[in-house]
Amino acid sequence: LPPKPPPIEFQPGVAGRRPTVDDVARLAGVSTATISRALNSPELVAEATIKRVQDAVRATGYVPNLLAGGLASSRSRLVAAIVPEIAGSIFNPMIEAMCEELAAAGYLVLLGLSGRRDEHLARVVPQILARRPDGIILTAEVTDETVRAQLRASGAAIVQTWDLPADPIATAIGFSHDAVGRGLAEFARSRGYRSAHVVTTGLRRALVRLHGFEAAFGGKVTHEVVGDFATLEKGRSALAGFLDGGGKADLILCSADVIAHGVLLEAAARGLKVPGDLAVCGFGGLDFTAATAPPLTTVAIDGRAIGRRAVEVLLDRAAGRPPSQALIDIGYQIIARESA
Amino acid sequence: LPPKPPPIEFQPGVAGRRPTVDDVARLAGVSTATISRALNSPELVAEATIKRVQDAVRATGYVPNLLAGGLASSRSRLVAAIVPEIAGSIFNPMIEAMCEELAAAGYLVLLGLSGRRDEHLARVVPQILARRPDGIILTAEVTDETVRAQLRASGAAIVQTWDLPADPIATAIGFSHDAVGRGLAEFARSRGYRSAHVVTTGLRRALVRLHGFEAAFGGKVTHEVVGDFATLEKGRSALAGFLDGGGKADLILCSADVIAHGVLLEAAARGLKVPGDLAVCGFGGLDFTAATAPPLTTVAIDGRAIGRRAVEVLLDRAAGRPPSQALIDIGYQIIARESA
DNA sequence: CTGTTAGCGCCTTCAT
DNA sequence: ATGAAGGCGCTAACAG
Repeated sequence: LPPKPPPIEFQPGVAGRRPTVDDVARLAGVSTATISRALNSPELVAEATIKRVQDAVRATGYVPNLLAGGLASSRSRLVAAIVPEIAGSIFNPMIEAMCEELAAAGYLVLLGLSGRRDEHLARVVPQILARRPDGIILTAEVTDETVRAQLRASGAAIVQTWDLPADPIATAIGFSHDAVGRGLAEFARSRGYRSAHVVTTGLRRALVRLHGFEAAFGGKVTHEVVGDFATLEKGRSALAGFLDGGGKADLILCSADVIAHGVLLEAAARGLKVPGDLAVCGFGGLDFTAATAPPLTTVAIDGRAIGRRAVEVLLDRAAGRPPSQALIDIGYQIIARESA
Repeated sequence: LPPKPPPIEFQPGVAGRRPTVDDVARLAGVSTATISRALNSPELVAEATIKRVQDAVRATGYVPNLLAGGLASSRSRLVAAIVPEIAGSIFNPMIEAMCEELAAAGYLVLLGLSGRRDEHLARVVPQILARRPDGIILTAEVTDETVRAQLRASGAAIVQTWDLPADPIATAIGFSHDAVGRGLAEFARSRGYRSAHVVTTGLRRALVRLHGFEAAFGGKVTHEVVGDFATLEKGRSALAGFLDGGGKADLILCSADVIAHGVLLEAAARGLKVPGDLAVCGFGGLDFTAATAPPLTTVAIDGRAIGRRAVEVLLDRAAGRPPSQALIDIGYQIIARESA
């Protein structure tokens, strides 16, 4: 009969060195392979053994080294999120949802900032790939052929988001910016607006929405590009400049909610009634739009849903299941409030 | 005489396998150690050799595996940022600055979300430590002794931010929330305000500011806690409730800029003049505060500076230099605008 | 300045 | 259900 193994006693890390599987294995009286299995595929290990291992893990204060684990298994349990920016970004709810879902699956998020114009993308991608992420979530459109090749060659599961590109690298989860523009045109016409002034950033997707709107609106459309960065201030000064320049329009259509809010504030400062004198519409569906004066009509995008779906796709690929579709349209929702 | 090495020709990755140092070494006609040195400490390698290595790297499409590199060198070149949330968070400029500074030094950011009340901290920290980050930037206050011990035992360089804790784990970069409260009290008195109503989230630091204000103000102070999450809507309804309940105050002091903005909107909706009938003050110094009607008085915190200083400290520690001080006070700035 | 060698800590066949 | 052993790709002495 094998002797009953002795009970496990507390035994802090030896001489400052961090405990390794060997330490845990010795203490639990099993081999290192069993430690690995108990931690990563418990279904292969006897219940009693698992318990011994857990005790030994606690006793040693063992924290697995996933650099080593990832090297050995070719699975880093890392997922990279590449976004243009993080300060005041519309993508943040997506990232937050990603982090939460991934954490539950034992994954961690690597954050890569590509810059508002994706000017750092070519620099960031190799840095990311060097960590061998199992998945990459992109919000950028990748035009550089070198970067596309690196991405494809990486073997990582890739998901593009916030758009439905014509030439996706892999699965894309997003919506058609052209459709949003057309939807807004339809909405504007149904409300009887005949002329519109569009205040937009110069970023590609915003311009695609503008073109969609122009194509479908029918009425008179003017527009102004206010740089790459949406702020309240830009909304205020855009409306001020427009009106002071003799501009006239039924509807001010903005490429971002904060711009629209600025327009609202400038209109109020000038004693203009919204929507009586001027209708205003934003984009993004940020929380604050419900609380402006008047409440802002906007286009809501469910960023958290994009994040959740993206993680689903990545986890599917990690589990060997093939992704369901190449293009997932999560749509958009025009939230009609008082301002338009 | 050694024969002149042959020129390097393009040679894509062998049979789908990702190229490794061995592939590059073979192609460049040097040993793997030289590849490693050329890439990580070029000052130790002859110029001509470096060029050969670079050519071979390009030819093979080699991307270093930093899981392996980190394992071998005990330097992951990863820095973890642990923040409560990322959506609409005041910490984002800090993270952005961190990412930028760190990217320049070859580091990447691991993102850990601890939850608004740090309820996920104990779960997130081990996940982070498993990746053996060289540094950790914390915004949470770490009360759990187990987590503190894990953090200390990790050997990672640790920086706490957005506060100057009484019992720092390591270097702290931030400001005194109590001092902000007192500074605001001083400011309010200097403007002649005799009574104040404070609208605040229930998060610890906001409450510390409230206490500092109460302690130094002298006049009458009432307050209302509006939950953990600052929104425009909460500002609006807080002022509405306060006034409808017969509340009277010279100054409405808000723990976040968006709350203050909501107060501004509600005041405008009720035809109250700001600051004539009611003064309003925010906290955070977000960009939009300059563009509200009227422009919002607020307390600006330089989050990007915190990020930059934090990275300095981490890189110092990585280079073996000892950090300069344990507590770095970056201060705060009251931006007096029209609203108060 | 460069090569040789021995791991870093873990996972994963292959046995048993 | 568990153990033994080789190797994942790279770096860091130590030589030369």
